[in-house]
Amino acid sequence: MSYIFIDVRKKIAEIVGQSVKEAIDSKELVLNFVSPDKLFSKISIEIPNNRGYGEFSSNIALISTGFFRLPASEISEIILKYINKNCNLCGFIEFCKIENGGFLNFYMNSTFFCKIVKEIDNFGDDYGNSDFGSMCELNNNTFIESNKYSKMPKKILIEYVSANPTGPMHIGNARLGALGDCIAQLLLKSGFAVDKEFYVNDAGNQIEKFGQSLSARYEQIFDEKAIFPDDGYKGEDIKILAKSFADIFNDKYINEDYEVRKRALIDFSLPKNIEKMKNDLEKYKIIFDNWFYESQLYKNGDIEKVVKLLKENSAVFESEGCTFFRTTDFGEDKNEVLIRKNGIPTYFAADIAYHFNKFLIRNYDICINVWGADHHGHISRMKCALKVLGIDPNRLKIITVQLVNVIRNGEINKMSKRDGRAEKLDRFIEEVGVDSARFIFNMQNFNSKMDFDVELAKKNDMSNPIYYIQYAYVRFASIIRTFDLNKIDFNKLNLSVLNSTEEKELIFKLSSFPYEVIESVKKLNPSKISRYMIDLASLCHKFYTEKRVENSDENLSYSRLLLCIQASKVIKTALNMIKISIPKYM
RNA sequence: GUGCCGGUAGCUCAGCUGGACAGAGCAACUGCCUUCUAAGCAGUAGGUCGCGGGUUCGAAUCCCUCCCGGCAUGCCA
Repeated sequence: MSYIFIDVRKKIAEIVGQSVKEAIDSKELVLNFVSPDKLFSKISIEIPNNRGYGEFSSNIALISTGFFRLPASEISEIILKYINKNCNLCGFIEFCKIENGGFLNFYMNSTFFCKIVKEIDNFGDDYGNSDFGSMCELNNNTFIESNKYSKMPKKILIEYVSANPTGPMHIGNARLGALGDCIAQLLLKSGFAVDKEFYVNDAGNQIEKFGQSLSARYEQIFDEKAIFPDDGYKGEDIKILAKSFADIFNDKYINEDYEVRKRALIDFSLPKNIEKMKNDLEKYKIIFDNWFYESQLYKNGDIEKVVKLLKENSAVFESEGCTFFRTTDFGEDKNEVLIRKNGIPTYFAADIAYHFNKFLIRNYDICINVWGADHHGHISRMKCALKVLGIDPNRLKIITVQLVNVIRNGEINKMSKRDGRAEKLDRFIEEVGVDSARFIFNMQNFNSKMDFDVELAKKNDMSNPIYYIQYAYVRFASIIRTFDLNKIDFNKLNLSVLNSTEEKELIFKLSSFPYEVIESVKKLNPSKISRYMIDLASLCHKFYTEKRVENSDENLSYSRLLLCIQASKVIKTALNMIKISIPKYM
């Protein structure tokens, strides 16, 4: 799979490298006690952020002043001579020139722009798809291109949301969901073998508390004086569940043994909560390939097995009636409890077993976990555990997402799970809409904490860019509607008439889509692709305003029409990728 | 105290593997609808890039001190 944009960028890097090499060989440039490889490794081709400086750019002259002991202007003059000689190695370069004291800027010819318009057509819905997933490796938290091309794409498990099933999902889950889902989509488009998973914490301590809370609320229905535990779940949802249980069983469980009553309430309530989560997420267009139940790890003995494995590696000791993991051996501040005094394994123990299952039972190459920032303290000890189990911790990539506050009428509602006052996901999605929510959450970098203003998200202007993008699509759709496409032979067009600034910039933006997808996936950051969409929409609107499609020149009309068709295809592909709806009218 | 994330225009944020005048949107002001959807386009105004050092030909970007905000630091998950 190859794309003109990506190939040209690579080719230009080769030309620059070749030209520098020739300049050195001819002694016109002399390296100052530096190995040539060090210089060549620094060659990278950028896209000038300011349009009007050509399509591609190299700053090699600026960064090599120290290597050659010459001013950038002189170095660039020398390199340019050789570039001019080598330019014909790429058929798309019109010329290269020096600008702003040493930048070597490459301007593309009309063949380039014509070919791009046709290229999009050839790929159709697959435009932007790549086999990056077979030719990369995870290094320092980002994917980098690798020389090792594997026949099989990397097998990735991405786990996200994994909301606690003891209560309704909240706004924080909405951000994690939007982000995780878009990352998964990016990975799929980039040729990884991706499975999306929700980890259901249906066992352990918090389910015990869930049961205690339910039991207390159930008892309170029949006896107002029944005591509610201090650390119980205080949300209304618990009362409602207890009430519906009582509606069916009445006081049948009041005189039952406490453990029996608790179990009955849990078995009644948990499936209801999980079903509700599935429904809400589905409305949010998130569908998981697998729901993994923590209780499985208890039932099949995986937790015991993993603790035993850690023990065999002398990473475990007993103290004060607990089983500890010796995390201090890895430079942590303190040792972590795996099994409590009461015999119940901690979340940490279960999570080690879960990751053991991901890597060694199900054989994923890479696992990505999307976690709220409040979990970040869990990362390093998790990686310690992987080391002991013989799993390279670099194979686990954890994305921590900063928390979200909701702003209503200028007032902040801080998200907080425990007190039951957190913004609920279902209400939130209903109010701002799926498209807006998904887009806004993916627009901002996940490292920044977010104040989500509900009023702004509902507005139909650029405070909410999704409308801006959809509107660009709708405007082009309305142009396309006015033509009878069956009567036009697009193959016969002379597309070189698409040579205005508006047209060339739009085409160039379209050409970079496959590149942008890969750049986003490398950093596992969809905000890049969201901003690309806004830029693309902006160029569409400019073109729309400045250039009339239907005009007296038939070749020009149809060429512009074809450009509209290709641009709307790319917008559609991009919106589909992040699962945002594509309206025909607005 | 220690660790992680952030501090860029009045507001919300891009830019952060060092490089071309620090960019968008919102809010303010000025133009543009008898022609394919004005949910749009063009323009004006607005900045000690938290403070102070350092490295460099060159720093919002890299390093250090400090200040401010959020999160974590549970036998919660």
